[in-house]
Amino acid sequence: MSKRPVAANLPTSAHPNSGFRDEMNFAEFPLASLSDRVADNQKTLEFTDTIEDSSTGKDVVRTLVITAADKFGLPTALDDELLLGLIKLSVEQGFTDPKVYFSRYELIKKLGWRDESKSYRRIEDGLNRWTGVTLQYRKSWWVNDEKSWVTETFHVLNSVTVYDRERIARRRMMAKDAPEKALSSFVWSDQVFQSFKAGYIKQLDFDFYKSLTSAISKRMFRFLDKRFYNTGRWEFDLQVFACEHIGLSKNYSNSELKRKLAPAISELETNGFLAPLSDDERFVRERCGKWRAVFVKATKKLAVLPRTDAEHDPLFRDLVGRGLNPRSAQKLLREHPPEKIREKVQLFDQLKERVGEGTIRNRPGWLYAAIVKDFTVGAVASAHPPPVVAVVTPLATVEVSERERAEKSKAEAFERYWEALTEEQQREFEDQAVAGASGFLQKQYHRDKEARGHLWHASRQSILLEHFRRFGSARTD
DNA sequence: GAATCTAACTTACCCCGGGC
DNA sequence: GCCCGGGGTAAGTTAGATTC
Repeated sequence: MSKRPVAANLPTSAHPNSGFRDEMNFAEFPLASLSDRVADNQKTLEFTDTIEDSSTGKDVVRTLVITAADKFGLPTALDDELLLGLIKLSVEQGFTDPKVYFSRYELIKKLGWRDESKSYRRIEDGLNRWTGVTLQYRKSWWVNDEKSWVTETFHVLNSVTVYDRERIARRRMMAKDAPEKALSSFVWSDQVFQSFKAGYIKQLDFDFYKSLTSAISKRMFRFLDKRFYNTGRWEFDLQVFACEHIGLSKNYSNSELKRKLAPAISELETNGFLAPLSDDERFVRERCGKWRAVFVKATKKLAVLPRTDAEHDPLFRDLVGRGLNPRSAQKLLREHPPEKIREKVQLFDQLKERVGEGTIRNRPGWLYAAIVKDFTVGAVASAHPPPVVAVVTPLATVEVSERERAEKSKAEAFERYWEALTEEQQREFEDQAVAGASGFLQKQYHRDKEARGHLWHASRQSILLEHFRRFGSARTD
């Protein structure tokens, strides 16, 4: 009898948290209740918003209705996370087949859940729920092949087979030459699998996702991470954002929504995903009972590193004392020998003494690069200091999607256009852009102009880019 | 009437363990 | 490696009271 572990039959990836993807329709509207539980008598969830169809200029009302099977009920936040694990299993199989084989143990490891009975039951319950749940997307399911919002009704999973220990052993005995027959399996519905195949998926930083503590932070991260593809600044009606896109209870008043969102926002700010804004900037009262929520993407999301004892290391203090981000310092300590770090710190201090602080514009960045790129004494002695790099060097290889490239290309085109203008032309362009912006953006632009904080820069960038998209290229011709 | 605050309720999470 | 069990704790929802 084969004693080969079940998980050994599964393909593995180099890093347990690499290869996580999010289906973008699933990121746009919640598929599950944020709560750990859903009332027994609640059988449906409904999420609605209104967007402008760029091709017609008309408003489109998008609705998602989630209907639960009586026996298994509505999905919860944990079922949503399970879905990410199922997508990862499919990614590893290269989306070759809607039927995916897996062991619950392997899935538990991928999801970072504890290896305990509840996790096994949770997976089985979740799979049953996704089989029983019906999703009705009314003008809210994006078909990437057709590039349009369509109406579709479907289940997430068509079928599920979960084997317990006893059945796994029995099936191993029966099918010695086909180990996959002892594995559990599930089958994606046609619509979901087609969406995967059409590439309507995005990379998900699962380490970052898992580092978030609350279901609200996680949901906000998935939704905003998708939305930040287009622009680094978004404003929403508070109730639409919190209730229709994040999934908070619609019974909450505005103040309760703000209170519930506050810890999640704070967590996303602390972890470097959202730019910090004051309460007045974050939540803007339009009129009585009507609030808007503003979110600005932080310039760099901090990589999630495991907690270490690095903080007690004198070298850690040396690096942080010279301006390095604590996380970057931790990473350097993990990845480079102490002698090398000590040497570069000395090099850094010598350079400072010899040529002064003004020579290097970004000193922490220089120190980071000196360690990573192994700058030598010669580099310091030469008249030309080594190249200056950003403080936060990219810590992981990031796959750049087609959409990201397009957005980057637009932004670069704008930068080129802007640089070619005289100061007077820039002022004229900016005045016209502000005049043509929405009332809300105009208000924020003028209100925050003096302070020139994060929000003002983000608002200004949005205004200029939008104006450039509409008229800028015509002006350049 | 809107905004704020408190507490009870339910269930997933966390931490510990064991069996095969 | 894989699957399973129990007890305490934490988090989201809800209802109701209070303040402005």
